[in-house]
Amino acid sequence: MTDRTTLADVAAAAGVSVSTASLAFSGAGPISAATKERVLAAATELGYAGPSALGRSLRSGRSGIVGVVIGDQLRRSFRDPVSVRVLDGLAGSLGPRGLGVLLVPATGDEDDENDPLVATAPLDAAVLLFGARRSSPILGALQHRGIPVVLGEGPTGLGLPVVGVADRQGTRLLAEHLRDLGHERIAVVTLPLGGARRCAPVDPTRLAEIDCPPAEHRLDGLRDAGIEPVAVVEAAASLVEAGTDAGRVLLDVADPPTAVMTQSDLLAAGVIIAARELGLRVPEDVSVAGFDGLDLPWLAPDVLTSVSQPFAAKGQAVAEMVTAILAGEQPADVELPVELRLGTTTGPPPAA
Amino acid sequence: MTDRTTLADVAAAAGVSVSTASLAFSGAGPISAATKERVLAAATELGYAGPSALGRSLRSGRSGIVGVVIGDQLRRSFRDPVSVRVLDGLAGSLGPRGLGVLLVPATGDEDDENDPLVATAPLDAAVLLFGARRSSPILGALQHRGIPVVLGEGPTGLGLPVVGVADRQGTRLLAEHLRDLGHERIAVVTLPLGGARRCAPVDPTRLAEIDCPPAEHRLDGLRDAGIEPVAVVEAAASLVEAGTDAGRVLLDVADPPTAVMTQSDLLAAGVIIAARELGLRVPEDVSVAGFDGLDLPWLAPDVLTSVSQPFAAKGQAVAEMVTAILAGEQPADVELPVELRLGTTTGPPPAA
DNA sequence: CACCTTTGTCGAATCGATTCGAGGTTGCGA
DNA sequence: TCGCAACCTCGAATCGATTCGACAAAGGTG
Repeated sequence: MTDRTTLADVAAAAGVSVSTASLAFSGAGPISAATKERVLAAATELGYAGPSALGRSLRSGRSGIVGVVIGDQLRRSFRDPVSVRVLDGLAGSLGPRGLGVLLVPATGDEDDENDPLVATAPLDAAVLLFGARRSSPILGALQHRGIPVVLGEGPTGLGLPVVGVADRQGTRLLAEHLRDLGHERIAVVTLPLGGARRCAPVDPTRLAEIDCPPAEHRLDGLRDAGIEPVAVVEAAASLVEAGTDAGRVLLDVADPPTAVMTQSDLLAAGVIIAARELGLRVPEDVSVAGFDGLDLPWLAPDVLTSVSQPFAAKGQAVAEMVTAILAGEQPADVELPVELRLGTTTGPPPAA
Repeated sequence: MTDRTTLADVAAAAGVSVSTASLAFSGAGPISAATKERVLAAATELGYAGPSALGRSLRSGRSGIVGVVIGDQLRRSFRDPVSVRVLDGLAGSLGPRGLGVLLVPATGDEDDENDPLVATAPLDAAVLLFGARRSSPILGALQHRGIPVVLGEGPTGLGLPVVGVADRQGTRLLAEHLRDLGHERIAVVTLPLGGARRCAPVDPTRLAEIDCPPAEHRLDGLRDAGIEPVAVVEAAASLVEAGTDAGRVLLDVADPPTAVMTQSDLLAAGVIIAARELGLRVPEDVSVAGFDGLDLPWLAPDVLTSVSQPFAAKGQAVAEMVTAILAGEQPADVELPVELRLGTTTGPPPAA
């Protein structure tokens, strides 16, 4: 392959100056129809596919690329349908605005700071989706480079715009639902609370260490409903397997709770599996509820009771924030509404 | 915020020329330790975060960005764990090589040709993951721009390097396994074969239209094992719901098959759900096998019999191809090995 | 008919960094 | 002491396109 043809080549072939040729493509500025035609014809002739993005970027200072860091580990987060669906909404909203989504894998190590992508990719802005800790090497590197950052779920107070959902209110509604059904012994499975990942009961010490806003808000919502959980277990990840592990811990005891609220649907599914393993019927022996509102067709014929959050809207809201920032505005935080969705996995507690 | 500081600013502050300052960062060329130190110090002082990618890109002609088009519709493919895991492997392999992955949403419409991303994003190369049809507007646009393309699953003979798996051999092994168990009435659920999506029995007309290499190869593998399926149904997508639909079509008949082979694990899970709905036990009444080797913890305690393909290796192979192409080489097609993995969902046919 | 406005083109500067050849210093050996 | 080599540093060109001001030609008006 020869060198790529450039605007200059086209201009020469059309017998016009480079600046005129540029006008023919960008359309910004006065140009006669005839000339434009001639330039375009020459371009076709030479197989020129339009101005190179590189040159344009350099001039405009914009690359049209938004970096997305999902969670603190890309591979883990990729397996989370919640991230994926929000990412989908984000890419879908950014695309039409001429912005592309660049995946930024993060290992979660300190080493991230020197990640070649984070350090050098031509980013107009960056989005940290989920798992943004209060201080993260990536965040630091990004800010050092002067790249504006938007948070999809994450701590407020960093001076960064955040898109979140009504975690607290949603959890409260769900908790009230269970209370109204008559449940008094309610257990909770939380998302990873930050720091080392493990499946373990949560004690006050651990509670004080929480660095995961959604988990924190959802626990607050529980308290809003006036419910004091009989047990709280932290899951190692938002995965079915982790839910099963947590479920075993909670249910394989002498006096199990009558209801389990989990902080994600995948965890809830895992708990249901653990319950079945232990010979407990859902919801007759134990009620299980999740959070997210994922479609879980494989749970059929059961339908999970959950708090559904608007995935696509979340991605869209983030996209709008990014757009606003690039336009020089300073967007305010957004909290998206959630909806309590009753399924077949919750019911009255066993008569005992 | 003031204008971003540039290399020139740093050079001025350090009292050296721009070229020398550049040397201090790139390290390519002789430079005294003292000078380098001074430049770096000045950079820190000014909060300069290293050379801008834009300038570098322009000069080198490389952006370090690889576009990835997943399937013919990003949102659909995102829901497919297979795509996601391959993408994960790809991003993971490309990252350390300093290459980033840019998501390119495709609607599948003709309109894709004018997608702003496809048309203007500064791509060094592009990867079409799954669902690359023999002729796609995106592929055309990409090639017109002179961007090298690599296929992750897709038709050979386009002159594009392809990474695939041993679909044919894997299916053959699985089919032989079922035959050895004594099955004679075997039905098949295929992936979408191309064109309009629908759940429908496959007749010879449709068979002739297949534009989906994996589906085709897997059907070939069946024939290699000397098996003529009693029924073939095309699924609307590689999703659990679609599998359930197909399962109902196949199993809710007077004389159902004793085994169902599906072309994906998600489809298999759907078929299992359909079987349960119909009161059929798996594998006592009907055996079900998939393809992919996904982890399906929610199928517990069942474990799906399947042909497992190496997701991460696939992504890695694609990454290597991209690297090779960028290095000016012309990589050969790759076919990755698969492994028959026996689970609990296949067994001898019912005594009848 | 002269002058002013409009319209269309062009030249040159610019974006931010890389790279190569030229030139200046220093140091060492003869 | 002179000359040459090694080693740094610097200036300038370059990558590909955009953009602004200048300028010329065409058209309109008094």
